[in-house]
Amino acid sequence: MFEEVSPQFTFADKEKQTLEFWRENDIFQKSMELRKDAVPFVFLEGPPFANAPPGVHHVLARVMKDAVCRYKTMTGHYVHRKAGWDTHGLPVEYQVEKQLNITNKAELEAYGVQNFIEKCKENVFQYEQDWREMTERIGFWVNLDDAYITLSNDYIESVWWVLRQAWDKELLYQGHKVQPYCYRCGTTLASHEVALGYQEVADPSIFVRFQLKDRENTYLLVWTTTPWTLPSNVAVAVGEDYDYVAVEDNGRHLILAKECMSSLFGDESPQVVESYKGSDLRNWEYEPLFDSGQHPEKAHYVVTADFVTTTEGSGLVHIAPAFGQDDYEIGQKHNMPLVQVVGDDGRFVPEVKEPWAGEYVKDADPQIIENLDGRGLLFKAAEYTHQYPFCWRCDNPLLYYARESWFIRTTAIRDQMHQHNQEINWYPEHIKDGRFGNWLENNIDWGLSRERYWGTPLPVWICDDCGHQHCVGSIAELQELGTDVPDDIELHRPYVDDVVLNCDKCSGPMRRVQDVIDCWFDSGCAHTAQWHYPFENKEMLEQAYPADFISEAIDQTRGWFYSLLATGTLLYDKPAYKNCLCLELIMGPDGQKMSKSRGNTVDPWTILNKQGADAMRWYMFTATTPWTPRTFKPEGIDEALKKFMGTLYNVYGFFVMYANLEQVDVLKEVPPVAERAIVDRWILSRLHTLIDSVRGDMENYHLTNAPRAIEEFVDDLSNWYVRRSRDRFWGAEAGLDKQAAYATLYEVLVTVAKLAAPFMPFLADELYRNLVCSLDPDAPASVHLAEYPVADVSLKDAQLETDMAFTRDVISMGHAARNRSGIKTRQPLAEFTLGGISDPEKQTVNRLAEFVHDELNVKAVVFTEDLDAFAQVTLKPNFRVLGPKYGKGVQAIAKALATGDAVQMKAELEATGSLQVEASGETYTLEQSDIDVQTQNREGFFVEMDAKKFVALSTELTHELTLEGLARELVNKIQNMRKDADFNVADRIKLSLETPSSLVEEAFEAHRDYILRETLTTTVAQSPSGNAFTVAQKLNGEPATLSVEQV
RNA sequence: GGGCUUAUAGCUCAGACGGUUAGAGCGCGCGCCUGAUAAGCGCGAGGUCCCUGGUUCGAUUCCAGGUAAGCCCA
Repeated sequence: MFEEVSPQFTFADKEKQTLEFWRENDIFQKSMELRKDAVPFVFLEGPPFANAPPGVHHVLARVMKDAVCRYKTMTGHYVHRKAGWDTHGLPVEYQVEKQLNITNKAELEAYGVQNFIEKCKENVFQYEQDWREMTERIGFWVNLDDAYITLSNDYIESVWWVLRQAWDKELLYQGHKVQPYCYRCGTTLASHEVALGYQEVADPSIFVRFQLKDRENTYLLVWTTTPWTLPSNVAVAVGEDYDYVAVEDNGRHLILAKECMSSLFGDESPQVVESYKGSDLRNWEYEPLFDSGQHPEKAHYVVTADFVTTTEGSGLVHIAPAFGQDDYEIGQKHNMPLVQVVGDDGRFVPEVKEPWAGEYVKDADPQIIENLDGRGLLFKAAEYTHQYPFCWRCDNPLLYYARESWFIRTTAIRDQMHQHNQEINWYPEHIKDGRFGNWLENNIDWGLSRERYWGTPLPVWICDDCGHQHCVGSIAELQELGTDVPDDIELHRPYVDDVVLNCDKCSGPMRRVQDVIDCWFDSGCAHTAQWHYPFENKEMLEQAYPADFISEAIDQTRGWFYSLLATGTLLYDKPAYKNCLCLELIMGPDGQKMSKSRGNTVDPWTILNKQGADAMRWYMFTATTPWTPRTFKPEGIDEALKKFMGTLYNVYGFFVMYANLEQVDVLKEVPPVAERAIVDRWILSRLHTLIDSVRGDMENYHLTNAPRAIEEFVDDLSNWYVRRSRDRFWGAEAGLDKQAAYATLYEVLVTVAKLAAPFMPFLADELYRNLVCSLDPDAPASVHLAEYPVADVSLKDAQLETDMAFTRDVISMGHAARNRSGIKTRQPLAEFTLGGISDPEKQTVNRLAEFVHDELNVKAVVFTEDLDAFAQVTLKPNFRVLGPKYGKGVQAIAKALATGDAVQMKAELEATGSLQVEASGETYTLEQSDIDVQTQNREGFFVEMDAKKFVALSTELTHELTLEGLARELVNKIQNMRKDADFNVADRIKLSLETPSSLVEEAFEAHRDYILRETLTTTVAQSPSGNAFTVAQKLNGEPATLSVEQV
């Protein structure tokens, strides 16, 4: 006996019971233990931050990972699933600062670095519980109790080891580069961080006159959008090959690029007084705009540079080496001074002898403009809208500063990274040579250091006395080189800051560089640091590198996908992962990017509590491919629930209900498939075809096609197999056919449960446990411990599948014709006419005629060749065949066929096997395969047709048919009354019928056995007893009063 | 400004190595079936397959250019 399937339930509640079952029986652990000696499939979890609650996009990523891991486990792999947490970095510091009301580094230092990082540690796990609950609830099997955590000493030690490897290969170096800098956070940002914060802003756009020396009344017209950098100006750059002109403007001569004239002066072209090439202007000196202090190096003259354009501005570019990469390089090249009049706090230094000393640079812009205007140097001021980077955490504009920092020389391993990228399977594929490949090609050295507090400390020590540098690669080495290093030293600031090493060159004191490192480097070492390699688990790394599978959102292209590849290439010269599934973003229900400020976020819990995890998962898998941006529609989840899960559950409920009622032992006397009914063989063929396609899709990480195919199959199962087999399950005589029906549906349901288990782990397990475990105590206790189905080729019958599809198509047209006729399906009809089909198709219909009869309630199927009688015939060329043969002639042939007498041509074609067509002066001989005979509806028949075939119903009713129709009407009414009266399905009843209609009377007598059998009537009473359920009915217009009563 | 991706019914999505009647589900209207149904079936309305040009006998499909959206980069 199976456990009864109650109709009263919610999937969400059931899932909680399944979770309880998994927990109590350690099913997750067992699923791994079971495969301990199997071929490993290495999954690497991208560590999330637990300092914010998880959102739906996290659910997406987690269910994708889960489905792959479950699938691989069921197909016989050992899938270790270590969770991970990302913990370091600016986001955490920023949250803690907000919490403590700290706005700058000075306040932070005053608060105390030690106190601060302790707060960071708390903050990092603020939402860990939420993450745990969500992870468990959605059924993501990952070992959270053995997670790698980037803040742990073990993890940091491994990261240090990685850095030491880079150091030994001379790939870790200190450099000086212009970098985006956030004055509030007090740190430079990596390029991928900068990318997060571009916004469109309006900045001043000003044109300034630079007075030339030695050329009276002549000025360079220089453009800039950052007036605050003008006090640091040291040069003006022009394009060597551009044409420049000096023009007359209000008594002054202005030099600008010829191409910029119209944009600056409009239609009123000023008079050109002289022309130059850019190279002519080289070395011309000009008066500095501001006194920037004394510098020994020569400055304030014109240079040439290839980055100058004339599409914007004036063709003359202001150069301030302290504030731009191009500018910095120009300065280096010409040995110009680095004029830096802005401090780390983003304000002008007090030494500036101008009113804007101490002002924040952007606030100083108007003052500077006013100053220039007052001195008659301002030519034009306007606003300029462009994309400008802001700090992704604190939203303040970034400033480009020349700063010292530490780099990984990734450009040295660019070719290897490129090569390893080629070895990775990307899903979707275009990422490889598209977005990711492009990014690798444009690779620049990785700016690693952050002038911050909460992160993996950069393990570089520098000697106070001789400047010798050393990178420490382990705790042991730290203890060896340092004095009084505690055994339990924590590898964080400020603890490691206190460690002083002895210089092995000069015995001087070595102190640590104060920086911490980019937290992307932390997570990028996950393949190694999760094992505390090489200090532990040496054999694990060998097994687990590279990972077979990772999956994260597309924004990780420049993040984790890159950092893993970079560190992996650096360490092992191998790709870090073999398969990478890139997920796209999730849009809110309004189609806009989900964000709190827009208020279109969806809380996963509202769905998990209401519709449940399976429905949410199923929706995630089937709605769209994971690499397409998706609009998250809660209605879509309802659809998954009702359409797919509901249907499957109903088939399952149907099976259990009748298997129990009829006390069928589905495991005994199972008939061989060859001896089962055709519909059994059909659904089994469909099933095994499905197994192959699902496996194929899963091997290719196509996590959308696989469940979509399952969905389609379940629809066929419910709406064709069960629908056509219903009476075989219920009431039929015990015997081979009944046994076959039960065995078939049982096999199908168990197999579907297994197939769907990776996607819908809860419901699949419930089905499996009730269907399998209740019969076989030795079976695996959960579907997730079972083997994934393998297709049995011998059960696949492609012809049968095609034939059934064709027959269903015919039947569907029959339904349409019935609809048109207005005669309800309960009324049997004599004949169903079918035309326009080939001989093999006729055989198909004959073979499957029982389906046509039953489904359409017709007594006979007849074929006709007489197309004309029912349909309008047209002949069309078979373009696919004729196109290559005749090329241009095809259109002429089409015209000839369309204008000729279709009936006559068709007759000729059938009689002789070919047809001569005159078209644009040529004669073409067409064969039957060259021509499509198409049909169109002719009004006035109850006919339905598609392009080729048609069906027609004869609607004439004989007396016998009328009686049979009435009998079925009676059964229908009685069944509905049973239902209305709340009888049980198996209750036997006493029936009474009172009618003035002799027709009803006759129908009842003629079909008495049938009516009694269908309605489980054991007694027919002359008149109803007092407590019978009585209804006055109309049966096809005939009055009758029916009463039913349980016996 | 550059790269990548996407554009098909009101919505969510399929699809065609280029072939002349482009599909499904949801939603809407009408009808039907049903003692497995959180159902199902049928019919109807609803398409410039984003636009322009090219290649071709034939383009929604291939190519080029554009437009719009998304992501990434500057």
